[in-house]
Amino acid sequence: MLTERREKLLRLIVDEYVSTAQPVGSGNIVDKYRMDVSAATIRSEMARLEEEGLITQPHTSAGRVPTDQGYRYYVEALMKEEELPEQLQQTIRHQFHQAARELEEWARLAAAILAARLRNAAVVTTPHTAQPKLRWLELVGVHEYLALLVVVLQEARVLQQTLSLDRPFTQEELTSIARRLNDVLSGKTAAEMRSESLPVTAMEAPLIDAAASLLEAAEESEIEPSFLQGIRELLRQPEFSEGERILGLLELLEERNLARALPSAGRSTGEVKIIIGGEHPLDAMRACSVISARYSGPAGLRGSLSVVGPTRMHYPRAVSMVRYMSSLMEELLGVYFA
Amino acid sequence: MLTERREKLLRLIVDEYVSTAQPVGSGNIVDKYRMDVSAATIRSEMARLEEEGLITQPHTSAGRVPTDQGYRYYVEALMKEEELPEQLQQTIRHQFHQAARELEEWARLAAAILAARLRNAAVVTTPHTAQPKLRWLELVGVHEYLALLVVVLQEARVLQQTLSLDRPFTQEELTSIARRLNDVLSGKTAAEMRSESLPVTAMEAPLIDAAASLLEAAEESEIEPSFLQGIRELLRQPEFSEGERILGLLELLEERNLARALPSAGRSTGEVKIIIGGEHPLDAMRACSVISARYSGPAGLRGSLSVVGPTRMHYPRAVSMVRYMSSLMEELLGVYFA
DNA sequence: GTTAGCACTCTCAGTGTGCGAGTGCTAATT
DNA sequence: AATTAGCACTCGCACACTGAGAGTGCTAAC
Repeated sequence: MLTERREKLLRLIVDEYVSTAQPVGSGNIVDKYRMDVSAATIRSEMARLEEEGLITQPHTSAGRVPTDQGYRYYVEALMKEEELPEQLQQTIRHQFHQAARELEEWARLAAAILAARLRNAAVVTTPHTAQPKLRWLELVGVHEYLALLVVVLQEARVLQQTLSLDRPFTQEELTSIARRLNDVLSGKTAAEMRSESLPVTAMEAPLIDAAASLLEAAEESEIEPSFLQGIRELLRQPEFSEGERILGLLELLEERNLARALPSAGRSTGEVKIIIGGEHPLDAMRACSVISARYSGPAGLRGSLSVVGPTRMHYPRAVSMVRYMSSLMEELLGVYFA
Repeated sequence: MLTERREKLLRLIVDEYVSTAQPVGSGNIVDKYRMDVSAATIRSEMARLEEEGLITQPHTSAGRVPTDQGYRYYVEALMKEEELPEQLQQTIRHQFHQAARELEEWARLAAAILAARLRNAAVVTTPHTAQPKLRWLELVGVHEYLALLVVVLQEARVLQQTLSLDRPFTQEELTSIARRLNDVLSGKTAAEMRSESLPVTAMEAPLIDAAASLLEAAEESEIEPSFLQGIRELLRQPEFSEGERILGLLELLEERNLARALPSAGRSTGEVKIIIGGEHPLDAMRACSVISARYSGPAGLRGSLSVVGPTRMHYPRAVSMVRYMSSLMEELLGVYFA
């Protein structure tokens, strides 16, 4: 437990470093924040904070920089979460109402807004359920020996798969097959499709298998489909300007590795999870912090929002932004299905 | 028109610079390529090439570097296009056969292969027609007042849109409405849907409008949907390692600006279009070259492949790779619809 | 037309240096 | 006991300098 003054000092150091990206010295603090003590006192207090492992010097004659532990203390105990200005809330709401009324579009927009407002990278997953259920399927012939299996999930998501036909079918035939399958499969999960011994013909078996596979693919993709925005913002940060250091990071974010890069967000809605620098299991993320939250909707629908930035991040703003966006997504989901 | 020796020299300079990223000097050439003339002769020849505007010196006492014009001459007159090794062709084919049999997946894979093999960024658009026609539509209720309009195009593409209902409908009602609309709209383009005075009820009019809008959106997106891969490779190139210079480029590639960044590829299949550095209308692309080609399939289906890299690019390899991939995509499209 | 020789230019890496920011310590003060 | 002024000290950084090396253009001889 720190004394009140040391806490205040730590807060000032974090705030100052976050906004300037320069190590902060004792004189700096006194000048800028009109402390009623001298620089020497600040120095001795800083020495104590350094003993505690909360701040450190990049080199002997430089100012102090928060350590991961320092940020952690700040986030846990010192940070005053900002309320998003009414004005900004309105602007964001407006952007959503102007966008197409599609779940995917909303996720994309949310990622874009987070990235632009926080000047960091952001990832938002589209809402999905852990156990997707089939709402409707359709077979559409697009060519003599080629048909599309179109599957609509109860969560208003559409999946598709190409099927080869072993002989030409008329659309009427396909439609009637689809109708029969609908009667049997509607409302079922992949597991139910596979386990139940349904009365099927040789024709129908592979179709049911294909539909089940599609649903299973939708189950597995904890992270995908998701929208990543703002790599550019990340490159603009001074800590990544060299380019060298960001390569490993890009590898994580550009590829299919998002799931590893962004460990699952907090359990319940409203809870914002913060991972700071070295707390992250992956080395490539050691210079980064991740702020993430879940959002959920009717019928077990869930998604997540994450912001990825340098550890030197404006935490209050990021946390309140992520919190607001997650509540907004929940609200929108509620309205969508109302 | 250059003398034979000067052409050979230009080719050596381009080849050498492309592989080393270092300005190439006269001595360098003599040492490495066992010329039967001395360095002094090379120097005087270089002076002539510089007069012609084909090469230049970054600074007085450095070797020579090709100018955009130099690359252009190289590409037009000197480059021997490589045949892709049989081995590599097999490997790539194998990758496609292992992938899911979906047009989108193929485009994504093509972009990934181009990016990885050429160590540059690559963009591949999914195949699409200029005048998409409706193959099938379906209305699926996902909630009391919420339905999905699912539209399947003749090109095996699936579009969707969320619709609000003004009163609850049963799935049977929706299906029968969809069946009637199918009878009327199947095989039609957006323009035909709008122009023809069809016998419609008040219920059907907005649905037809929605379907037409979806098709129009599919028409407009000359570039989208497309897959961009390999930003990371681009960052690894020494000319972009600073990070500063790549910001403008990222802006073009990450955002919805792809259409501006990649002017339309050559008209006919097999033709590979090359844009070198300053030839590109956009300033941000001045340090880059773009190699692109179209591919086409049955029923007016078309797509394009592009590779974006620094002007210091291995043109023979890039061109032959792009050419091969475009022919492969054509072949796959042909098989897909067979 | 080619080449050897040569003076010249310019970059780059390495080195030295002064400056300034910031520190920790100590002794005096409150 | 906490605070503070004073001070010596450390260290990074920007700057200038320098020598080496790479590469050039020119000239005169072949």
